[in-house]
Amino acid sequence: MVFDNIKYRDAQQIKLAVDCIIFGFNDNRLEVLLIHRGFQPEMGTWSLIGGFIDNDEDLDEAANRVLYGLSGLKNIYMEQVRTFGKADRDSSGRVVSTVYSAMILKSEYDEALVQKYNAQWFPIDDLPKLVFDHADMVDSAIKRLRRRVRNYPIAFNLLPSKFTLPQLQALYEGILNEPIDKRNFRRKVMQMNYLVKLNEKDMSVSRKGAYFYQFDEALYKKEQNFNL
Amino acid sequence: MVFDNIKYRDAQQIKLAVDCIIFGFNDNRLEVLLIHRGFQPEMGTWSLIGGFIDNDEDLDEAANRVLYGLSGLKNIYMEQVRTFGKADRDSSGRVVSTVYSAMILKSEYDEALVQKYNAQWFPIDDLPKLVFDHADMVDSAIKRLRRRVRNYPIAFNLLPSKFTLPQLQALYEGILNEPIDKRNFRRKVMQMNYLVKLNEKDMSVSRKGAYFYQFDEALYKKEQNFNL
DNA sequence: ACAAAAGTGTTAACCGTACACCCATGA
DNA sequence: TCATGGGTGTACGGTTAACACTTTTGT
Repeated sequence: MVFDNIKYRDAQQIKLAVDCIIFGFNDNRLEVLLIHRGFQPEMGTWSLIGGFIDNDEDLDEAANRVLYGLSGLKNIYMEQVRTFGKADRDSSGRVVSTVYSAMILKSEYDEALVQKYNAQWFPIDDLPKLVFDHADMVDSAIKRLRRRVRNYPIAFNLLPSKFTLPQLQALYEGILNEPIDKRNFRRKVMQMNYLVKLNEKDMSVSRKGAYFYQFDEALYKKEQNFNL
Repeated sequence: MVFDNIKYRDAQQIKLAVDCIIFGFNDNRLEVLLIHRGFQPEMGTWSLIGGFIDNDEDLDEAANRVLYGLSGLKNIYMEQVRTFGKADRDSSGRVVSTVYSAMILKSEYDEALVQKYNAQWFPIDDLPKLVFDHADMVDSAIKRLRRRVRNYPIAFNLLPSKFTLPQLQALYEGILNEPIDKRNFRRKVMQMNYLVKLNEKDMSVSRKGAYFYQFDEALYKKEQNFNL
């Protein structure tokens, strides 16, 4: 940052915002949390969870504050996706917005909260019309997610801490939107020693039952050999 | 973007800026273009090429305008890296900055312009102390570059349109900071039909001479099978 | 003739991918 | 006993990685 053009410091009329993209997984599909705007502009449409930044807070903090304020979600680890800065992207004025995204366990986000905040989950391939450039933002976040999910053990955030391999596979198929070979998938998972098999089965889906697994963060840190 | 917290729209005192990271290649090393600050704050230190955004311009446009204004470089294709938004990142006030980066052919950036703008090239592993969080920005851009250079034919921007394979290999070694096996490297390059061999040799380096190659954008678009 | 850089092939290990049947259980 | 989803192994092809000598030419 250079202050040559210092005149802009006072003249600048640009507002800075954050938008949060929260992914969930349900019914074998990847979903996004949207809120129904009960306020202007664009009242009555769907949008991401967004708001302006405070003067004295980090951009990351702003994302968390806004997320909490508009959805009740807290302690969610979000990562920056990218910043959208077209001059005409927001019809109500000049707003530049940095997009953050996170994955959460849908079942831990209370249905009552969803209602309270006029929020709703939508499968990513069945989104309603979104305000401004929010559809581009979602696209961007999905692309990033698809890239990252192959190289980092982040998708576990979308599952309960105990999960079965069929669940995990369905999750990957849902995120990547492509079928995966069961045996190849399982072989790769077996090589990850930080995915520990429990002596406990999920009997709720099949008669045979599927073993639960757990992701061990500490073990992962030693290996860091994730790829799916 | 949501306007629930509309009070911030008027209260917000945050300035939005862009910082540009221009990579060049010289003497087998990757370099970054920095400018010497002849103005406050932090006068006399080195910094990236940065400035504030205008009210009515796209963020991308701002990056190009600022780059031109402070370096004379134009028509450079820059890509967004990420946005830096710590509340205390800029000691002179609240500034959030989006980083852009590009690669250029150093020899086409006139030495006279470099001088005129108080600019200077620095090898990435021998940077001077940088103002604010600009060192983090450079780190971030280098990491991104190293990732992208393996999957997209972008490094050619750092070479003349005609280049030899030894040059190309040295470039990759410089960017990735690791030695590469000559035979394996060349085999991969040979598979890329859009790298066309010319009937012309560079006799300026060795007695034997090395054949020139050229990157054919149109051919690449058909194949898109880049990986090095 | 020699120095200096350009150019060339082969092999082994590894990884990705395709593919089909048996197992355990509750109803 | 049967229907349902869980669990298992192997073979092939492609990719990566390691490795050393010959060619060309100006001096």
